[in-house]
Amino acid sequence: MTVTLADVAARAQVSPATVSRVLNGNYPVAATTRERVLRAVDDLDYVLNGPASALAAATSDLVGILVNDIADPFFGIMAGAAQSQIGGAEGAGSGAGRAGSEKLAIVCNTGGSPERELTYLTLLQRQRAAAVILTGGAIEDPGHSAAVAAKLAKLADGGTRVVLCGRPPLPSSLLGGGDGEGNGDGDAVVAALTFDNRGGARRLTEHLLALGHRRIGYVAGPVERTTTRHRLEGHREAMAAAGVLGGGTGEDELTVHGPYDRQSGYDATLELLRREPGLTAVVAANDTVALGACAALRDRGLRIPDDVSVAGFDDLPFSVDTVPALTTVRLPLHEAGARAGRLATGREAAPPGGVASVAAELMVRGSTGRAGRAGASRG
Amino acid sequence: MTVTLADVAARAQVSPATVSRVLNGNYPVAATTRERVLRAVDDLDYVLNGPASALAAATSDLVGILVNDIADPFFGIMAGAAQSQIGGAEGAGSGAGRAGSEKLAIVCNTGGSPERELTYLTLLQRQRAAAVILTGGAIEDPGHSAAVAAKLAKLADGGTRVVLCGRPPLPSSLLGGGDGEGNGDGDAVVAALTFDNRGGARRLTEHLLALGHRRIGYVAGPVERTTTRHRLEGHREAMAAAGVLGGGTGEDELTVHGPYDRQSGYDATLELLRREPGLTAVVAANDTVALGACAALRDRGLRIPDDVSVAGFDDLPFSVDTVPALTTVRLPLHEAGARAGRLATGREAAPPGGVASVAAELMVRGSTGRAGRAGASRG
DNA sequence: CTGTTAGCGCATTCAA
DNA sequence: TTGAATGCGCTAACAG
Repeated sequence: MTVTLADVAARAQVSPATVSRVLNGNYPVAATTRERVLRAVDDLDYVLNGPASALAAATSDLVGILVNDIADPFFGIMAGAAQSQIGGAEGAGSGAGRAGSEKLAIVCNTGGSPERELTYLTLLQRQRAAAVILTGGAIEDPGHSAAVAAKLAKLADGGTRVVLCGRPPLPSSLLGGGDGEGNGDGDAVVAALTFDNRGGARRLTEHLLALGHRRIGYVAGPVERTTTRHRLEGHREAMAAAGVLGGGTGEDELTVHGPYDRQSGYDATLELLRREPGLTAVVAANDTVALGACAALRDRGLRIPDDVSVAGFDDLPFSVDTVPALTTVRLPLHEAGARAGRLATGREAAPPGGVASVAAELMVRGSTGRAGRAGASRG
Repeated sequence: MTVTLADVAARAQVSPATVSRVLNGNYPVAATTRERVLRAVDDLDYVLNGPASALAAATSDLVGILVNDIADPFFGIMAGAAQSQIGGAEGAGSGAGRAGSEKLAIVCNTGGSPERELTYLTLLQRQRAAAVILTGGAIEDPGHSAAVAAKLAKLADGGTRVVLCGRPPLPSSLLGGGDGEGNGDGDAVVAALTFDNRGGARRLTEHLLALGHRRIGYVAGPVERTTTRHRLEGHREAMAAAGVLGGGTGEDELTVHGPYDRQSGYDATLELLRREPGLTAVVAANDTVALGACAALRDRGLRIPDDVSVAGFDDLPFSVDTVPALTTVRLPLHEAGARAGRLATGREAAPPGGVASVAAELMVRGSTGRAGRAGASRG
């Protein structure tokens, strides 16, 4: 029922080997022969059997992109950009249309679950993926980190390229090379694009401090995420440098943790207000959380930024459209994702040392203003 | 270097076939034997070779989810929900952890390009995918529709389940069965979950009409999309029923088309204002576009809803947080996506006739109000 | 319940 | 430049 390479060969009056060669374009084939084969392929409506091909060649054309939350544009933007660099070879190439050695960029949603992350990695390994891109913050549980690192080492050792995008690099012990012969490529197999979360967060809080804010609440992400920790650290660095520590204790009671969603921002802000009614600013772990924070403040009858300033992180597309527009830290998600895609396909050389830092830019907009503008009216 | 099933068999003192059986769990295996095999698998750190397995079994465990724009939460939500029903069998099942016959849900971003849509379908066919889910509106170009339909028919004929989510069903000629022996399953291989875009849009515009609006601008999506057409038709049905036609001509000059993004909403709204300064309401093709519309209105110094009412479609998570909150039409994206996932895995039976309609619910919020509340102040 | 025997469809040696 | 053979790693009949 299903057309195979042999069928094509028969119809084109050539050997299966020749058909394989024209399809892959790796070996010289006479022009007339190629024509004949291509016509047969079209006539028969032949579609290459991926598994068979992958089995014989010991490698597939799959590139996996792991994301923590596919419904979050933060990941969607990076994944889309990466994918555009991977799947989008069409146009200029040699053979037009259906044949080609297209790479299949696929995005896998871990939902932030460590187990699913590992499961996907295994599944990708099982598929003999050509490359794997891990996006966004990593989970900091030691056991999990080790498991992921081991898995990635094994993947890399098996020849699949590993790219980290918006995630800290792996322990250097992995970069040196596996315990076996490893890959022969000159390229580093593991490359990392890190975001300057700490620096961005620091500059954001410095901005608030410069506006005279002192009672600043912080709505952080889930505790075990690197992104969460780095942003929080940047915030605290700025606070400490300004001599504004959270409270008497080392732990800042003006910090509340929660998931990276609007509900968390809403709830956390109410909680912060309860702890410190004199709050003049709220810094959110990301823009989505900031949205929830704004909603909570409005529901409490507080004006932004007159009563309370609000700031986010990421500069997602909607952030410029909030009312007032959100002060935030811009991460070049599209550019980073695209670069990760190129790294994954080997189209771009890995940065020196395998790690490149991506800058974060402070975007000052209407949601932050001077502290105390209307503060007197509140308790 | 790489561990194979045979290695595991050797270490466990059993035949390769037995190892295969415990890994797939399809045949009875003695408990002690299974233990031994599992231990060997762990000891050797064995990972199944997906391609080889797919080749031998003539089917893979890949489920493809096609989306038009992965950076758009509309698709992200559906894809995430679908994926959660497909990849998430962990927990209760038989064998724990790494082995299992997990399905790999993968999302493919077409970027709205017909070519990429076809390419991905071919690639999925090439991978012998277990199922394919197409989400969101289809492109209406006749040639493309035929090509997609043909491709899907071939996929279905090859045993891969096809599910449409938020997209109109295929021509019934495809549902009857292919031109060959086709599949022997009792299930329909092609199922469709359609959104009531037309009805939702009609009710939304009726709501505006009831508020006294007559000069209503419409910011539509790309012309060639089914979603665009259906929503626009619903809008016009309501307008026509109220005796409020766009203008003298049949074509409504108060309609502007553009992509499904904020920029389009912004530009189109300015254009509508130019065409009809007396506009009292703007209906956007979706919430993201509505965001841009709001920005344009504000930039023009118009208040929402006092001067101009604004409405969107989809009810994305951020819509409740805009200021004022956005009146829109809620689509149960999560539920629909989850159902599509179940349909794709065969965990849920196809609806009668292969098609089920998903209801759209009008959500009236603060962005719409009575017409003319402040209209006198404008020219 | 388990071992044996054959391929699945293709990429790649090696010759010619 | 092309054809003939071989095996990739696994599953699926069959027997036993």
